[in-house]
Amino acid sequence: MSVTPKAKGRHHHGALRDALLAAVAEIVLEAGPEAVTLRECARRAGVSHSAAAPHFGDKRGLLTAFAAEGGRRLAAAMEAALAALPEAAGAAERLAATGRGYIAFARANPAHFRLMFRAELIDRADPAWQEAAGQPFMLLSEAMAALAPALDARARRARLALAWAAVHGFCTLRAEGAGGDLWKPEARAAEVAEDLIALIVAACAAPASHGAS
Amino acid sequence: MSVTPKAKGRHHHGALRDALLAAVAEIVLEAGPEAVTLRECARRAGVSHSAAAPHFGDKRGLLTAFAAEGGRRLAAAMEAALAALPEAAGAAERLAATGRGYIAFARANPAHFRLMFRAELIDRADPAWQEAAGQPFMLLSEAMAALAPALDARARRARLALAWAAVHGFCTLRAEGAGGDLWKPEARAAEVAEDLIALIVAACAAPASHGAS
DNA sequence: GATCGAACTGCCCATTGTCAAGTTCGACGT
DNA sequence: ACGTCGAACTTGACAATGGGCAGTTCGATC
Repeated sequence: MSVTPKAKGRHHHGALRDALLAAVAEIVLEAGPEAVTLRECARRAGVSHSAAAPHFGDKRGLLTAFAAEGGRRLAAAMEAALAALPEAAGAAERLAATGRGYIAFARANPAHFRLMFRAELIDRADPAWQEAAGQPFMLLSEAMAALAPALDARARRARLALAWAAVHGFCTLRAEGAGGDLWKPEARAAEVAEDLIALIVAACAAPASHGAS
Repeated sequence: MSVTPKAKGRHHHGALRDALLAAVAEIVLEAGPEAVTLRECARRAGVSHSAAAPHFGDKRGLLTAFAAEGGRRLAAAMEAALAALPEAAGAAERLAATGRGYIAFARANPAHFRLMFRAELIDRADPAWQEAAGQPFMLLSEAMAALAPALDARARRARLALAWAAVHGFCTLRAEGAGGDLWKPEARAAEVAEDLIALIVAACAAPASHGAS
């Protein structure tokens, strides 16, 4: 499935890297990120237990690569949502699009999403991960700057925090199964997501009002 | 350390339950929730490796009890923030207080906070956990209902989602070490938290504006 | 003094990560 | 076409760790 069209003999099956990453996703979905083991991944990929070493080094390397892939997909989802906008879309629409892309990514790649933010499992010194992990925030930051260019640093930080935290929190609660009946039927979840984004964008576009107690 | 001053003989040291829960908190802080093991907890509590069984049954029972304790503390923090308000506090102030309590809890009990939302580690069928986990949401829900009583069901869901997700996401990102420089110095984090809450309350108090694209 | 729960010791079994060889395959130079 | 080389993969083993289960011992309470 989705193996790059290369070899498929007993050895060198060519897509082991992708197969192992796919196995990680499976396991995360079934039993959570802490249940991922090198051996189980190898088992699901149909290879022997230490076949991952040439590709990822050790376990942390595998998880880090998986997280980096997640970062790339997240950025791609956000960019896709932006690209799907009409040319004339305003800054508010663009900020909303980043949020929709974020939510779409989390829904389409729950395993990546859940693993990406597990600090203990990832080697943050990995350059590939650092680059992948930095992109999404930059996209959000740019969209925000376009929407509210006149804000001072403090107000901008507050709005970045609101937009990011709200969307991220929504995805997290949903992925982790919390949230009770708030977004129980799937259709309702989409509705809530849309309204949530509208509220965020409206709040971010509003003029600064310090001390709005 | 921090054992309630009771017995200290070889057996029945009287506060084993609390000592084990404290050990869980320590381990979570040092190495993350997945590093918690029954044996290590027992080690830190100064008891033998299977001393936890009479109190918690198995590992899942220990983690579930820990999560339930977290739920209780979270509700207590929110209630404390509400109680600290002046009598004349309005609905907006009360909603803000629940958010402050939530954030204060996450900051004061990072270990509990990180473990509470790890679905795979917890036995959701446990009645004690169910009760403890339900309280915080009820407090938020009440505060929201008082602030915006005239909203229809959909608009109320959106605002609940915004308030909860934003505060929760903020705490999550902070606890997990994400967020780059947004809330790097501690003083700045408090500033961002305060502004964030102000934005949330303002957005929740605003009149419904469907389709605010 | 008997009883019951709490806690201890010892043990078994399963699992895992990692290393150290072998083995096979594809590629490359001649 | 053929030999060689290196990387991908395999098998096997090792040490560590962890969870859980007896059976036992201790201490308090009745």
